[in-house]
Amino acid sequence: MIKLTLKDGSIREIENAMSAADIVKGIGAGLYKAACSVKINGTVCDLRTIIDSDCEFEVLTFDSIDGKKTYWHTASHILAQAVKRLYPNAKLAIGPAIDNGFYYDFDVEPAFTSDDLSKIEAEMKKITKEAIEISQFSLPVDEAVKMLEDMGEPYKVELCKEHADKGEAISFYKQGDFTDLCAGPHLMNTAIKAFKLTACTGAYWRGDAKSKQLSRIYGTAYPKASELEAYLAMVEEAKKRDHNKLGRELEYFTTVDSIGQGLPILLPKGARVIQILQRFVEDEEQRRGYLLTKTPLMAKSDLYKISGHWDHYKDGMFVLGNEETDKEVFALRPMTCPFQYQVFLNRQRSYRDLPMRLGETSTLFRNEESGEMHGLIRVRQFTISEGHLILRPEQLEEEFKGCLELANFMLEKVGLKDDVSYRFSKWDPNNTAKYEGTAEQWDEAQDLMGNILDNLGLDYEIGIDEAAFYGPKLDIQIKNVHGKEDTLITIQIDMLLAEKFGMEYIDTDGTKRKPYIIHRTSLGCYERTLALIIEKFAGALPLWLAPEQVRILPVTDRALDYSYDLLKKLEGLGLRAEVDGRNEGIGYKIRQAQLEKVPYFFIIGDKEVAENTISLRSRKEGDLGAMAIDDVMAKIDLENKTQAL
RNA sequence: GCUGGUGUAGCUCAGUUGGUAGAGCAAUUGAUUUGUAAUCAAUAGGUCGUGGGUUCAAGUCCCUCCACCAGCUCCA
Repeated sequence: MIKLTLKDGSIREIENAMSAADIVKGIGAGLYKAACSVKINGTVCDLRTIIDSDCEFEVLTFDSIDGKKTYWHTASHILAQAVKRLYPNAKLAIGPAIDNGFYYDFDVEPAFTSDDLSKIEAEMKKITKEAIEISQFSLPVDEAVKMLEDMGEPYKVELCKEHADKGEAISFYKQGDFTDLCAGPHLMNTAIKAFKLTACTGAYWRGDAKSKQLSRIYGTAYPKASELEAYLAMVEEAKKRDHNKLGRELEYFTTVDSIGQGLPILLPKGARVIQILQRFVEDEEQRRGYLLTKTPLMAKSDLYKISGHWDHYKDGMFVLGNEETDKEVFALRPMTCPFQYQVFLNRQRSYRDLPMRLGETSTLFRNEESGEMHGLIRVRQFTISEGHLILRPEQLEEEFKGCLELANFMLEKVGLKDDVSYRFSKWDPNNTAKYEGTAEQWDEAQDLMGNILDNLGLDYEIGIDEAAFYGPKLDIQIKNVHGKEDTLITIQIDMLLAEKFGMEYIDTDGTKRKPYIIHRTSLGCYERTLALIIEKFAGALPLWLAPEQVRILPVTDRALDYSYDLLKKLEGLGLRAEVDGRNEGIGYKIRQAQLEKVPYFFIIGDKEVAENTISLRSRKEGDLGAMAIDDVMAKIDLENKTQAL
């Protein structure tokens, strides 16, 4: 008797070893139809898996993440099969399931264009209609390599050889005329119901820019056509929130060809929001014991040679002058660290000076590659809420927690807290050329950070080879409307630069000691944060952040004076307001204010003037009716102050 | 930087097989003084991203560069 513990805790018993597929069939025909794969003792497996001992047994349908991935993985094989049928010379690289579908990379000349996609889709359609049975088999490494060589798949041979060390048999999946090196799991056949190829782009083999660039096709698939349509509609809907579109339409920023890539112009509305955020950050940091600094935007190459930027970051810097011919060469700063350290170095420091928390609203310049720029999210000049904490070693943990607490406080305030994830970014011991310092120093810093994160019980992912060149990072990640992830906030531990700059303090016993340093930002860089706030709220920023908080709309000229009196009252409360005194119909003015996403409008006609009231309208709730002036002012003032506190 | 795509009025877009540019909204002017998402009319606005080439003739075909979009790499 074999005992299966199902997800609901119930036990199911089977006489003999049998396939997961047969077990699922036994549970129910409907469930079998919906099943994509199974989870056995926590591991996602194929429905083909033979169950021969007691285990925890969970059926994965498309409703689960792992079920979706199985479905999409099979869809990627169907894509590859269609491509091999239409373009026999195309070489296969890899084709995994991803968060929202799947892709497959091919080495093919010329690269696929969008025109090819419809042809490939048509071929895929045939394959799904055929509902070809999928089977799995394994071969010893040498036989597998031989077969892949005979198939003319050099990328697969390379992948296969890597598995040789593990001494395991190599797994393949076969569907009709198509066989692929693959660990699975897969569906039982190719009957994918609804799918669409969404894009074709370039992607480097093994993610290495020095390797050959392959042609990648992205797609997605669903068991029902209606689900696919809903997904595609959702993607279209998300694009409407795109800050790069909305931010330009709502006049937060613009770009100008003659100024250059990655150098956006912040228009009055965008500049205002950033000013609000900056003041908020600077005030909050002051409350938390930060000292404000203002350091130069450029320095001689000498400084960067000490810090290591010259060796590790020069390609990313704007260098002014020529090292060969000029006596002095300057560079715009890509980071604040070596500048702000000079504040500490200004005089001899005692343990009494620590922790020294330095904050700066810091403008940085990074010469990003031309294809990397994106709206306000990735630019060449940006202003960051920068800061460095110089610490006695025993202060590290508490101060690190303080930095994280501050970052989370900021995210909560601007409404992005629920959208972030945490990543512990470590160095790669196999890629030491990229980093400063010794393995011992890295292990020490990473152990310290790892312990702090674990003590906090923080739920984080680990990113190998994602560290800064001088130390490990806790990155707070966020996704934009396209699902692309960027770092919003980072907190880093650095023990290397302190040494390079000879930073020391006199300890209680009179000896010199090396401080620990935390690099951190409280709200990231303002351009990027603004972009994500715009996307989060689809341009309808919360009252305290709205560049224009109230618009006063006189119905006729007779209400103009009264309107300007109200404007003064609002300004007296520190609120940002405007009067739309144009000779236009009230409907037109309301429509415009609504489209510009102003939080509140006052509609002021003869009635309000006569009765000393305000007809209040909110962008969210519409007409709120006439109210006493003081009540309206108090309501808006309270909402503004509550949000900004 | 690489792969694919895009570039026509301030914005959103038309523009047939190459035959010297068009609409709506916005803008300006005039009229209208209007009650909760678009008042009416008139006017003006474009070396069709840039530079070159092919052609009797280029928005349309070819090349260069620039910018924008998605992805890769990179990154706050």
